Amino acid sequence: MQDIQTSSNPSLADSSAPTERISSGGLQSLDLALGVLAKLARGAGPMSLKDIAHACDMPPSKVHRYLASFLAAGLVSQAGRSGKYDLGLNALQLGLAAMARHDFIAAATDRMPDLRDSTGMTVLLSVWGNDGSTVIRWERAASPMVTSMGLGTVLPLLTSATGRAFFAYAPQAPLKPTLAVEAARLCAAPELAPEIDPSPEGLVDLHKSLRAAGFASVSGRFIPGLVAAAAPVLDWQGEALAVITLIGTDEADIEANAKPVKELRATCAEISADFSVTVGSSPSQR
Amino acid sequence: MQDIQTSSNPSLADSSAPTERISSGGLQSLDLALGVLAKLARGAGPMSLKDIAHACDMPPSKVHRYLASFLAAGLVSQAGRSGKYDLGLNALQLGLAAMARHDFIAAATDRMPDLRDSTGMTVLLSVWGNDGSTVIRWERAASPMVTSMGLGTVLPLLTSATGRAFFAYAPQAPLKPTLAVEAARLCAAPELAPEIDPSPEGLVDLHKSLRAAGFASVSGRFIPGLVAAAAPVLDWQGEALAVITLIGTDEADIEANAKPVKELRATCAEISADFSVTVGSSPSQR
DNA sequence: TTGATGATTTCATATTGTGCAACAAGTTTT
DNA sequence: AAAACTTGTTGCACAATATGAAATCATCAA
Repeated sequence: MQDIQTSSNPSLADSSAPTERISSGGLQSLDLALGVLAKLARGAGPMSLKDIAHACDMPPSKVHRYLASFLAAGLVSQAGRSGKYDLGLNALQLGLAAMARHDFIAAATDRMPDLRDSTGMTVLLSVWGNDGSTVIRWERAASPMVTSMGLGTVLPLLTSATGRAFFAYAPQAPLKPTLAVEAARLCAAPELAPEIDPSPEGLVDLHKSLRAAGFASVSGRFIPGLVAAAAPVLDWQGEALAVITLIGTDEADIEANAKPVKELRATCAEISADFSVTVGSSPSQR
Repeated sequence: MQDIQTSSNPSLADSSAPTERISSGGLQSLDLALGVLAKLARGAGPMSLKDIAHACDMPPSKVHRYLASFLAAGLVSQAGRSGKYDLGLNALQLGLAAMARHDFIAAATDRMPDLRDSTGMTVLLSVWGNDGSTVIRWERAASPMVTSMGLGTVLPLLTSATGRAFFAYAPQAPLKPTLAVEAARLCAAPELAPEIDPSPEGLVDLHKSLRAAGFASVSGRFIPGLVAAAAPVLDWQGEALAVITLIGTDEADIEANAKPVKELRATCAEISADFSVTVGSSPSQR
């Protein structure tokens, strides 16, 4: 997948001010408009025209015209009384269509219920998005366990099992911004994760040890008593397309030789193998 | 949500030729570009520049510029060797963000595992999209049951339980195109669904009986031996925002007074009640 | 009733989008 | 190996739209 997010182009995630813009090779007004959509998507909820315009540093009349086109396309909706704008159901449709296009998601989704049943643990599927490690699907275990994790949840890179799996196996370039931010924070406040050496040397060591283990695990990170183990789904180049994570309560379950970890890694290996076979050919319709 | 899909505007679903266009009030080039994205989203898989241009009835150079902007925004990706274009991961992100914005989806998603556990049946959540009744989430029951249903699956309006629930409770205007097509097909081949009278009078009767029942059911529709019951999640105006469907194998489970149907309707009533309370106010972050 | 605020539209002007042709890159045919 | 073909990409002259300030419209509060 061609990725120019690292440039100053207005990717859907990057809503920096529209100055010193590198040409996308496309249309300038389309680039600006998609930046508006990105800003709306990044927002916490419905936004007024005025707020969107302010956030995008554009005159309201300009933003209004962009939103009118997005409204017509169904990517955006507008609340009748308040006039506020939000994402529309066609944005959801687009997301579903995109999800359907990535075979590894279907392959992983198919196997997650069995993994949950055989391990008795909650299973997450995450991809690396613009904001970082993003949960796109989960299968909740039957055991009574409270979690506020929802679709779209972004997990930290260095302090979550999921993030660490990406750190170990994902292409490094897209990780750099997030890595820099998190490493700086851990340098400033080492008590947040005393087991991590956020220095460049320490991160190299962490990378090596994660690779050697073939999976990542953390204990008591988000909610005391919860443990997590994560393994990558690799593409034909050995890079992480996605990460599957098991969440449970028994620390013994995330030991390297524990049954759940073995099944997790086997499942990821199966998916990785399936996907490698199809690389280069048109994905079959599922 | 403002919905002008029925006009000739290039909604994300409608990729009709760009002639006799009603102004969206936005930008013409943005409208055209979003039409290209819609065409790509509707496609079965990766498409070449030439094919997209032909499908959109545009010169390749024009389409190429639009795609360049979408590439920069991450909504589209391009395969290195074949040069084919497909939906990118940021389209998926956008969909997840949209999903997070609709509280009824979160409310339904929260309750689906419990409904699956208490009924022992597979649970689907569907919204009405441009192509029709679209599955956006499901919780598969533990019983060994094969289904090819995936995210994005579109169910028929008149011959599926889910579709019938939408038919009974959704605003009628968006249903009309699909209804017309299906009614015509059933008129031409009544053996497809002998229990349905597709005449206008018959459809009025069907509507009334579904409303009276408060839920829809079908038996042996897609896979012989499978039964389904569906009920709507209503908004404050009593219109269907979504439909929840139970799928199982025991015909007794979809009788009006069966426990699963009662729990299905109770769950939908709970969600409908929750959502009604929040109508008009800004949705709280979940 | 008046004033304030935000959304939407008008209009003169600035700026970009367009389509054909040329070019680049890769594949197929001879 | 060379020529021909196909597809993707870019240059450029011209056509057409996008733009932003201001005006207008709609709603709400005092």
